[in-house]
Formats: sequence, structure tokens, C-alpha cells
Amino acid sequence: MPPHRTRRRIPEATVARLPVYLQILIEQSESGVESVSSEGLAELAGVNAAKVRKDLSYLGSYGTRGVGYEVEYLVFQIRRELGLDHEWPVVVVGAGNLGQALAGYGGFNGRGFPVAGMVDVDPAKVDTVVAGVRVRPLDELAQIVDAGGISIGVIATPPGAAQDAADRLIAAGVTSILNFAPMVLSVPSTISVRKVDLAVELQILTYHEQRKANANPRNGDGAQLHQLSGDRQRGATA
Amino acid sequence: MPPHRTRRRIPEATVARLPVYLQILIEQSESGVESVSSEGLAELAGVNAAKVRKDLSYLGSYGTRGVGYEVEYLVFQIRRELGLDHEWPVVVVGAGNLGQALAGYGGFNGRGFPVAGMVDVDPAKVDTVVAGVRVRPLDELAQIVDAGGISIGVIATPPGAAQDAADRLIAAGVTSILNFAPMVLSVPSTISVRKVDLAVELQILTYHEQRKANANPRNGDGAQLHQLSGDRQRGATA
DNA sequence: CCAGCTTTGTGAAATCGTGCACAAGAGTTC
DNA sequence: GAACTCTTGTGCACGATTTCACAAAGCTGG
Repeated sequence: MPPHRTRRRIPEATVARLPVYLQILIEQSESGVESVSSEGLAELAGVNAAKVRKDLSYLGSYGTRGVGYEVEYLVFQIRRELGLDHEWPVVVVGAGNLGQALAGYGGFNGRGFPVAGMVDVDPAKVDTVVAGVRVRPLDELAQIVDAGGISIGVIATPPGAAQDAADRLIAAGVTSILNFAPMVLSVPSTISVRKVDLAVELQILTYHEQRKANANPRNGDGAQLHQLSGDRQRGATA
Repeated sequence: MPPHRTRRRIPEATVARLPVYLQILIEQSESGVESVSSEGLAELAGVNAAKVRKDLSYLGSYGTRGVGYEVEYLVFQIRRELGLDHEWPVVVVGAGNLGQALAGYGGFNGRGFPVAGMVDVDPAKVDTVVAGVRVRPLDELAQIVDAGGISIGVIATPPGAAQDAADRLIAAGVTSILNFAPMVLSVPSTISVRKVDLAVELQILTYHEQRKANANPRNGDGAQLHQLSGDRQRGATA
């Protein structure tokens, strides 16, 4: 069979964990670590070792029994699977507080997602320069997307403008959207959307916080919670 | 039986959706809508009507058969369940790009989560005022948490400083953490942590983006994806 | 090259979450 | 007050995800 064609479908839950493994593996690699076991990786990622093995098995059999996984090679394989073997320029809609923070954020430009353009409706913001990117009028969105071969759009507008931003992005040809506006977007099923809503995250925390407080006084009901991610998942608006 | 004591445990997946319903219901309420059906709410939230009913049934039987749910009352019940019947002051660690954006973000202060304090290690940032909050030295963290009766901490530091920030927050008495640093935190199981990592969200999108691109040319393999959340659900760093 | 130790890869079981389908309740009409 | 319509609340089946448990390898030392 060919090296790796349309590899078997990877479960969504696994896809959400691969970036976490990747980040850890890159760190390990930079620290000079050459090999990790599923146990070790699980420890660092805060998950179960069996889960790590099953997740990685969806990529193929890249481990060595009795030894573990070669860090460099695994980094390469995960990168390839996630489509991170090249850069993905993004366009940011909304140059307000949040849009500016995003543009200046290191884990954005520095991680393979250069901000290729920013647009805003507000004429006062147009032509200002944020983190080296000149803000352009909303009307030029399609042109920017087209010229930059952009397929990912980031919505950093107030909620009221989010649906319009989404419609324009889609019309311009974008097929994936990261939405920071606290609003459920309505989009065709061919478009991938992920929502990051700070208030939602905080409210999930307060639910558990309240449970801890209300814990039945009769028993010391030890609260218990682990780390989640926008997954389930969950997200935030900043 | 008493009105509502230690109500039955609500599944995590449901807890993650309640804030979304809440937001929609508040909007509806402000638009003068007095009643919604599970169908209507499902439409607005982008989920299945049966799921809405099952989710709401965990709160109790607050609907009226043949009619629907009274918006105001449902808002009240969800708020109570999530512990949103009072404010939850938060403390932000890290006054950099992201910390500043968070402090200025409306959906933070304006949504029951006032920023009661900000701290930073950098002496150059200390005493600057961000969105009406004076930045104070990291050493005063415990004092701020204590004085403000704060139980939620937000980590907006670079990854290298995140674990230390978490340790200090926990030592100061915080029991819930919202982590924006792209780093898995190690914390006792009594502490609730939610991670919001922009790079992770984007990488999940690129995975699907790549699949669309690689879609077998022989068949028009229609891609398909709906909205997720940090949940899923699932988060981002800005 | 065999025995022993280690760690992967993966069936199978257990758990969790989703969606269907429908009985039961609530309002309305005649 | 009986018949009809509407919409909730939920039992049940199904599908996805997690976890267990262990056979299959790979490495090391004798």
C-alpha cells in the first residue's frame, strides 16, 4: 500500500489532543530528549498512558516496543497529520482590543499562523498599523483572502457584527473560522468553526466552584476536576 | 423534598452547553421574547432539540408541556445552577499583551467577573494602570486574593512562568484557574483548571482544512463539521 | 540464541454522550 | 368535558470515547 494516503479517520477527541502532544514533544526535543514512552508523554500531557498509545496508533505504528517513541520522528508525523508542514496565513476581522492582542500574540505569528491581514469597519482604525500589519477596510476582505490564499479567518468583532463577518469571510472563500465573539454562528456544513468564549469558560469554572462550596457538610466530598481544553470541549474571548 | 439541595450531578457536556443557552436566553429576554420551545432554543444554539430538553431536564422540570419554557425563569434557574447569582472577582497574573486585552475585555468585567487585581513580575509594568486596574507586584498576589475573597485566577503569562503562577495562585487560596499559557499545568486534583490555547484551536482547524484539501478526487467527499467549543468541548490564547 | 524485562499496539469491556420515539401533561376549542 | 394539538420529559438504542488487559515485539545480557 502507498505510504500514507487518505489515512483512516481520526476521532475528533484525538485530533484535539494531538496539538497538546505536539507542543510537549517539541519542548522535549529542544531539551535534548530523544525518546519518550507513552507513560512519560501521558504524564506531561496530564492524561492516561493507554489513551496516548491509542491516539498515536491512529497515526500509524511509529513507536518501538520495549523502547518508546523517537521524539523527532513523532513531531514530524504529528505535524504532517495536522497539516502543519507549511504555514497557514490567517486574516483577522476586527482590530479592537482583542484583534490587536491577537495580532501581537507570539503563539500566533510564531507558530505557523502569520497574520496576513486585518480588517475593520471603523474608518478610524483603518490604516493604523498593528503588530506590523496595516489595518484595511472591511470591503477589501475578499481581495486580501484571495491574494493571500487564505483559508482561515479569525473573528474578533463584537457579537453583533460576528455573523456578518462570518458571511463575508465565507463569501471571500475562507473555509475555517475561529470565532472569538460570544455568539453562535450560522454557517454551511462545509465550513469548520471553532468558538472560543471566555465567559463560557469562566462560567464552567463557577459551576464547579459552587459545587465545591455547596459540598455536603456531612461528608468532605472531595471535589475533583482535571484539565480540559476549549473541548470539549471548550474556548475564550479576550 | 427540599426545594433544590445537592441537585443530581450534571454531566460535563451539559455544563459546557448551559452557558450558551444562558447567553441566548438573555438575548431573547432583552428582545422581549417571553417563551421558547426546545426546538427554538436548539435552533439558536446550533444543537439538537432533544439535547436541549435533556440538558434542561437536569436542572428540573421547568418547562410547560405544550407551551415551552418561560425565558425569564429559565435564565434565573441556569444562573443559579452555574453559581452566577453573584459576582466572581478574578485576579489576572501577567499584564502583557494578553493580560491587558483581558482586562479591557467587556465580556469579562461586564459579565459578572470583575478584574479585582492584576499582578506582574516586571517592575516596569507594576503601577501602570490597565483598564482602571493598577498592576501590582507578583509578591502581593496572596494579599490581593485574600482581600478580595477571590477564588478564580487567570494565567496570562508566557509559558515559562505559567507553572509558577499556578503554584502561587493555589498557595494564595485560589481554587479555579483559567490558563491561557500554552502549557499543561500540574495542580492538585481539588483545583479546577481550564486551558484556552489559540494554537491548539488553529491546529484542529488545519487538520480539517487539510482533510478537505486531500479529499479523494474520485469522490466529492463532502467535508462536514459543526461548531465546537473549547469542549469539547474545548480554547485559545490571545 | 534464549530468557527476562520493557513498552507498544489493540481487541474487548465499560462508560459516556447523543438522538429517536413516544407517553404524559397542558392548554384550547367546541 | 371530550377531543385535539402542541411540546415536554425520558426510556432506550446507538455511537463515540475511555480504559483495561494482554499478546506481540524489541532490546539486553548471559
